[in-house]
Amino acid sequence: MMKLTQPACKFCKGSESSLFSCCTPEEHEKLGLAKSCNFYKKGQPIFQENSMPVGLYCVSEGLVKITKLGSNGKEQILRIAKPGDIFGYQSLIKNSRYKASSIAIEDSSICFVPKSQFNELLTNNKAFYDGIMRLLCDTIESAETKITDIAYKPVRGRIAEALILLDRAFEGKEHITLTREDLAGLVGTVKETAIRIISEFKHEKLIEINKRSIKVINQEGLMKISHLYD
Amino acid sequence: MMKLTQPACKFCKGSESSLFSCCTPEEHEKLGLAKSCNFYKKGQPIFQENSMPVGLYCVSEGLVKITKLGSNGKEQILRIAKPGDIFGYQSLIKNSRYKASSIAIEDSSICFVPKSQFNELLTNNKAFYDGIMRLLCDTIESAETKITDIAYKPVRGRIAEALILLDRAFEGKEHITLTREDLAGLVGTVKETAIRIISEFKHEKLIEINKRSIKVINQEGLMKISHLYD
DNA sequence: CGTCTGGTTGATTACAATCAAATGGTGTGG
DNA sequence: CCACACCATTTGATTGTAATCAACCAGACG
Repeated sequence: MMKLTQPACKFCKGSESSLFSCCTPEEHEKLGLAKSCNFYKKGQPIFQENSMPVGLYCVSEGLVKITKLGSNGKEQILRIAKPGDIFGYQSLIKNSRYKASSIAIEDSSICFVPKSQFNELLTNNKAFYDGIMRLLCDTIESAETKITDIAYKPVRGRIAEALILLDRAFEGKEHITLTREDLAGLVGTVKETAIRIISEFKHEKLIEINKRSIKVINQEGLMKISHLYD
Repeated sequence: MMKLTQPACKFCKGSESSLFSCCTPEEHEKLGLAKSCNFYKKGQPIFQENSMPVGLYCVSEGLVKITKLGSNGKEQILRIAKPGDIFGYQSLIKNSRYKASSIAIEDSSICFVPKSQFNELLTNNKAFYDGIMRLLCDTIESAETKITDIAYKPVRGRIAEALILLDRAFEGKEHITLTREDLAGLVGTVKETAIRIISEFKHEKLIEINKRSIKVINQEGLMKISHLYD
């Protein structure tokens, strides 16, 4: 981990998609002084299951996976944080140990906001607090959707769905560059099965693959597969 | 649905396990005027996926399942609300349509707190707001655990785990009285599989069954099965 | 007393995990 | 710059778990 001298937090300020967009100029200034922006190499952990949180993280550049170790040692990816997304807030709010780990899956720069700052915003800025509330509810919603999906949707449908979501999340990047293993971890299956299905999709002309990156070329088709049982 | 003249909300007041325990006497009085306590027969829905929330529910007596329809038409039980538990808060906070349904699985009396009251408490009572925050985080935590479980833990382990959790939740009741189908829906499997595994557990003397109700007699053993892959 | 719901058991099928082996790409150090 | 090692990917064969299909039973209730 390396501290950046020149934090490039384009999302922390202006961007309306950011949680911090509701901050006043003064709050931003305070934040700027309190926070630090750090660099993580691909594969490097940001925090680990079972340690105590000391602050909040926000992706400035790169990509981070939030994972939980399954009972058989395999890792389940709960979600992927992209630039502008914050993570590590649940345990911070609960003031309890992390129940998941976070690992950079690309070279990333990640901002760190100390707990005290976070709490200050939470108590003093109604809009910020509303945003966090909403974020928590959104997280619950997508987690519950994921439960239902994993329980009852076949792997093929789950992978189709994941590709659609990733495609949207990666907009502008035009390629999905997750490892097959990470893709498998995201939908709750194993590498080999994921690969087989991806290869099917390629033959069915739903996606294109060059090198390792995947490009969705028929969203409709994937959606049909994903919703097959609706 | 029948309005009760004599609401029996032992949990709404005193009980420290209740979210409402932090309310001042005045707030309780206001709440008492605003809320209503209704009776639902076993099998009766309280709210349905896709409708708009108008308030918050709190189980006074009975048992409620919160369910989501899977893509194949099977129902996934997200959680079970027991006396003192509130439910239906996420969509209320987000001000969006319900993403899940709730159905009484026993004859139940359920309190209803109108949205305006809920919001008033949320803004005026710091302890209440803290409680809701914590509740949201707890919900996320257990949802994420459930994701990992369903993804990687065999059905046998999941049923063992569910029985332990239910046994704890039902403390004082000493019997678990879910239908086999609900138990299956809770762990994400089908009735037949659930029945087979329950019957195995019976033969292994981990549980006892009379009529339909299940009694855990060897928690240790179930835990071992549940954590088999830790 | 028949119907209905919930429970049980058996046989079969199917999906996905595991095991095994080989290939292709990447990066490093000589 | 090449050789080697390592990692991600791919494909095939096999196994195992759990879903599905089917039939039957037991108790509840009008």
